[in-house]
Amino acid sequence: MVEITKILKERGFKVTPQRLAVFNVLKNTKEHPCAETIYNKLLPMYPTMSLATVYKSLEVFKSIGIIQELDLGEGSSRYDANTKQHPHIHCLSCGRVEDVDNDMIYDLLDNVKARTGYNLIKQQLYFYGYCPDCQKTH
Amino acid sequence: MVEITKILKERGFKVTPQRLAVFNVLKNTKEHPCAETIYNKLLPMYPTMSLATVYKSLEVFKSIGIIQELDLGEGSSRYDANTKQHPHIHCLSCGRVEDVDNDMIYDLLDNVKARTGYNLIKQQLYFYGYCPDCQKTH
DNA sequence: ATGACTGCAAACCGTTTGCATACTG
DNA sequence: CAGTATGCAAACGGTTTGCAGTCAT
Repeated sequence: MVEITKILKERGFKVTPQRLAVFNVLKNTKEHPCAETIYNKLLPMYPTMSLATVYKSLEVFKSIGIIQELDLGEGSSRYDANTKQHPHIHCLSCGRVEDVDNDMIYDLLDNVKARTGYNLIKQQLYFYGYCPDCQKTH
Repeated sequence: MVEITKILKERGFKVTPQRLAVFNVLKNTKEHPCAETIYNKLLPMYPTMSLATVYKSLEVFKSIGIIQELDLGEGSSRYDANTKQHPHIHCLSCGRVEDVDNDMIYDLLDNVKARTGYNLIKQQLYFYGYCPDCQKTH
């Protein structure tokens, strides 16, 4: 809360209740919500909040580098306050998105770099399947 | 050419010049084109082709499982006649998308399976950076 | 002949933009 | 007070859909 305020000020952005609210939703969830989900969460407490403001806030956070955008091919983006690049796994039944430990991909990154000659900037690693919960009910 | 005809017939789809044309573009390129790119390639030879037909054809091919859709977060999907799941690398400067060898990810898949308990169905592994060509010109 | 396919235009949906008003610093 | 941010509504862009006419079988 204090931190985000400081970062916004340093970068010349104004500190508004809307921005703090959007950031806090992301900071306090592990569900990787999309813009609309964030908006719906905020509506009860911020009845004048608009979806456009959510998008604009997310854009500011992305530009500052304090959130990252995930595109799992669902038609809408999800957002993550964890800016460290890490793989995600998406349940094809219940739709949840979970983090996957990062430490198993370092070899892979080295291999890709060596074989392609690209200097890697980032990666998006998405796995799809059925989570343990959904496997039970099938 | 013969093959696609056979597959379409077997599945009860009609074999039309438009479908064959769309599939051939995909079959004969390595550039992972989007729908609009396919459309533009076909327009000279198929002046009445419509973008909707390209999309509808791609949808048929996806449902049959003879192409796959890639979502690199560019706003539009790309398509690949290689249906084997394999990683891709995307140049942030010139925009090209290249294949990455598949054989280096088996360990990763085993690890993800073991650690998450998911039964993996598919994955989308995208790497982003600057290709050797673009690195030279910087 | 009949039922699926094409191609046009309109609808769709997530996201972005323009602009008048409100608020931060 | 100056200038940025909000929030509404309209625009945008890729994709999908409805439908009349056409074509594959």
